Amino acid sequence: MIKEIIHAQLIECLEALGISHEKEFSVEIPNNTEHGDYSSNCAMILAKENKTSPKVLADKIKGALKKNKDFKKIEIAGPGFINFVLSPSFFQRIFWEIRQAEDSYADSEFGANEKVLLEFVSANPTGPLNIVSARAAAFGDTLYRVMKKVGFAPAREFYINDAGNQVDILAESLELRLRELHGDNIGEFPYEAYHGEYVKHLAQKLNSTEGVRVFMMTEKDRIDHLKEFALSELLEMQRNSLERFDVVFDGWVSEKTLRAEGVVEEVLSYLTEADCTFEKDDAIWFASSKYGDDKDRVLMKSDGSITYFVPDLAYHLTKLQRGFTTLIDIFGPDHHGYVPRIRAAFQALGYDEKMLEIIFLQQVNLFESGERVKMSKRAGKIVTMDDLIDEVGKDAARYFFIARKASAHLNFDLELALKQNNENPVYYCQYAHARIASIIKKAKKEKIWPKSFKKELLAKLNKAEELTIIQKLADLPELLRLISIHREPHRLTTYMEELSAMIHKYYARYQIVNPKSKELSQARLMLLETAKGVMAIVFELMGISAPEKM
RNA sequence: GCGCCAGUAGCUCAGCAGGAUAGAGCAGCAGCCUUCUAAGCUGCGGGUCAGGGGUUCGAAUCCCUUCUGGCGUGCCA
Repeated sequence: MIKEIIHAQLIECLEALGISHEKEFSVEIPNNTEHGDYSSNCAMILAKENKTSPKVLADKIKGALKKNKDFKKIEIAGPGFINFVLSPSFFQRIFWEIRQAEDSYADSEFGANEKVLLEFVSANPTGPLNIVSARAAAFGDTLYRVMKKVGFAPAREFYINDAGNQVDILAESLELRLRELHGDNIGEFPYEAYHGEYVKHLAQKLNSTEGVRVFMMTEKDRIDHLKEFALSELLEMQRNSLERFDVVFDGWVSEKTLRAEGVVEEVLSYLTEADCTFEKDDAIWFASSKYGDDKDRVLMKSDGSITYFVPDLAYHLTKLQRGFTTLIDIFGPDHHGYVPRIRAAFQALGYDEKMLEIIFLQQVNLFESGERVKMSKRAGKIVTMDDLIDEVGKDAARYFFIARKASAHLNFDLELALKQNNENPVYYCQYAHARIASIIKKAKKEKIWPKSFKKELLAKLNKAEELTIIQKLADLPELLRLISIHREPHRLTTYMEELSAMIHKYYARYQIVNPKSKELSQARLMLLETAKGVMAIVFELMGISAPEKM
């Protein structure tokens, strides 16, 4: 918000001086504090179009802005930067605005209520959620929360792949385990089947409620029954894990239901009408290579069954039909070969493929004692999302997953992560919040806490540390806008760590509650209370608790 | 082979929407609790931003190229 104010003042000044400003220039917070609180490159950017040198231009601007009381000092430095040191009163004014906004601080209409559909996790319902899904859950949900905060109309959806091959295999695996329970010799458990312990648990559960009745059904009925049982159990399990992670979906869309509604036939007919399908080797193909894919793709296999692609495409079309104008899919890294065919289909059917945006979360590599752990759902070797929550807790897990940008591979050393306690940055941030809470408690006990904070106290906030904190607080609205545009929730953690560091330093350096100087104490309490509120806002966006004590 | 992603401090990673002297946490070393929580603070050491070229006032950031690693390249999902 401060950047915009300075930017606007620069524009106003340029116009008053009759300086052309076609090219975009920026106002930034410099890395080096010696370069002021804010800095603009406008003189360097605009020098060429005004046929003058950056220094001359900067000098003019400086002269014109000199009278402005918001700027304590204006300097020209380096190749033509204009550096601003802001006056405390300016920071104080901004701070008061932040304070007045309370919980709604950083809310905006930036997203203009655009309907955005975020699809994530969408794991096969054939086992417990693993840590890759956990990463997707944390990422997607945090992005959702930020987008909502800045005025988009986002929704979260989970697509359930409850039809097709994998589910058949699941049902077969369950049947084998059930036979095993009854003492049948099933021989070696098939390689393709699901080896996880949870399948045994499912068998036990089914056995205890239904016993041999299952085997009295016809083969077809039995498989259907097992399928349904396993799916509903596993889906419930996944839903529970996500809930423990504070991730709630607005919609769960079932592939099976979509198929039953006839969308498969619909999509096939659309594609046929668009004249981009053909028959070959007894299969029906989509000529996706005409639209930029490497090769053509099968829609209907030679055995008459449908590939994964068709209902998934149908699902994407329903998103559009429901009025979403931006579709964000958050995928694992092993799906990037899949994207060109979806884009191709969008083109073939005449939809704007720009509406479809795919974010790839890179893989999570598990290490144990320095060695890579290869995870496989089939082989039953997985570290589940629940394991993770049990061991490190929801807060640390969520923090850990959003702390890295999507495109970065995530190396996760189990032993290190499980040991992580006070070494984890999440505690550093939460501790800063808890410390403020503790100070406030003390102030109330010492009867220093006022009924309401008077605006006159603002003038006492003039220490460098205090102004830096205000500056950081003022940064949040812009940060959230950037996060929402670039889909980069990881920047929340950087922000939190920086703000927390400022709080800890301030705490270490100054005594906040001091009965001997009540007004100064109150001014500082006012600052910290507001900072605490802003921290709570950010924690909420991250889905992490803001503890009052630790 | 082709495609996608990555390569920044001993480790895990920010910075990539060109800006000034490249940052944080952890690990290492040295200090700070008879004042509000030491899960904290202060200081020190640590870098050929994978290599090479280019673009310009300016490149970790943009372009080209080489190398290295991961993933993908099914009538699986």
